[in-house]
Amino acid sequence: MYVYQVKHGAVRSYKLLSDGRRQIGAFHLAGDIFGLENGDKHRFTAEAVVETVARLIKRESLQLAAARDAVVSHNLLSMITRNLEHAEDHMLLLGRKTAVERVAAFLLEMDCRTGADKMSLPMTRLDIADYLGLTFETVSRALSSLRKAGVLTFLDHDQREIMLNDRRRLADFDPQGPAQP
Amino acid sequence: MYVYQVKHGAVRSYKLLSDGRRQIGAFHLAGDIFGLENGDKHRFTAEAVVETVARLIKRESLQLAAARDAVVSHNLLSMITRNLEHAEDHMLLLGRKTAVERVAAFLLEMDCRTGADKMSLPMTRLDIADYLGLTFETVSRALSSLRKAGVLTFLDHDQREIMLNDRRRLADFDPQGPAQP
DNA sequence: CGCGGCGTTGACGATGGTCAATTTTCGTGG
DNA sequence: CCACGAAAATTGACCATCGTCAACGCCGCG
Repeated sequence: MYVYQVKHGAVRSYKLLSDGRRQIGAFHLAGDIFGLENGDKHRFTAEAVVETVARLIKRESLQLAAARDAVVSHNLLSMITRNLEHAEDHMLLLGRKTAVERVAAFLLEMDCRTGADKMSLPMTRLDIADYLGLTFETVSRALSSLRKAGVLTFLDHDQREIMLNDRRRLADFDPQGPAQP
Repeated sequence: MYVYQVKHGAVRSYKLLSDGRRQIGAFHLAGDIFGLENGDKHRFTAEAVVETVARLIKRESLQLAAARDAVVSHNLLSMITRNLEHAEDHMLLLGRKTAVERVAAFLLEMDCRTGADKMSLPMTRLDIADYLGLTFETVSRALSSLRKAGVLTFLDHDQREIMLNDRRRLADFDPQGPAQP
């Protein structure tokens, strides 16, 4: 019914299997718009990960605007396309990357989206695990091994604040796709 | 530059990692339109899996038509949305399902898309594996175990022609997502 | 014929999952 | 403010699923 824009905080959207296994499709951070992806039926469940403020937009009014204004309609299309791109990249990660590669890719993604070297990850290890198709123990171990390798540091007393020491070396852990042939 | 519609045959579109690991994002069968997903740069490589005939559409002319005709533009949006839905479901499969569950889900998807009980899979075991995030050996073993369980039968020595004996029982191997809470 | 591609199957091993113990953090209420 | 309990995170030991490596069969094609 609505489309949302995160003002601040973080939101996860996910799917469940009947026995409770969860796959988080995306995290939505400050500025992100979500809820867009739906046709009519909602296909994802969205929950706040931390205290979050979001702006509400009536889907209906958006569709009206899109119907009349080609620019709005174009922006809508390009936002959905971005979602699709993200999903495509994430399929590659889920289908073909190892645990450390996934965690490295995740850190690079978050780093890229938040801007600063010092990141504060709003989500728990379990959330990260369900995003990456791993268990939280494996995520924890991967982070520890990256810390031991010296590419990142946990900042005082809060293992959610992470400092990237060497982005280049971190990127070496994540084999990005080459130019497609 | 172009958008394609498969007349008959089958196409795979995939991404690669630098060391050659491959993730197939989708198979395009007769009737399917693909190449749509792109912004400007192509993000997937597409190859025919078997002898294939496809229709070409100039992207430019499609965009022109979409800009002037709201119906075309709407159809375009809903096709991309379908792609996105598929990618979302596939993330759940890749992140959270076991080998047999993946293969069962794949068979159900193909069955659903081709219509008949008797399916002929145009792609090799390796293609299936790269679609499901597995190895071809694991795919082969999963198929064998489903055959031993009696839910399917190989119809030819080629093992590409498959007969589904019991769709219900096959579906039991694939834990679909419940109504999202 | 023999060779190469595809598929199946077995033996073995590694990556990541499971289970459990421990520590730190944090929220709540005395 | 401190104490307590719950939640989050780390770490270790063990194990299962799936990947790796290898052998083999079956066809099609030169």
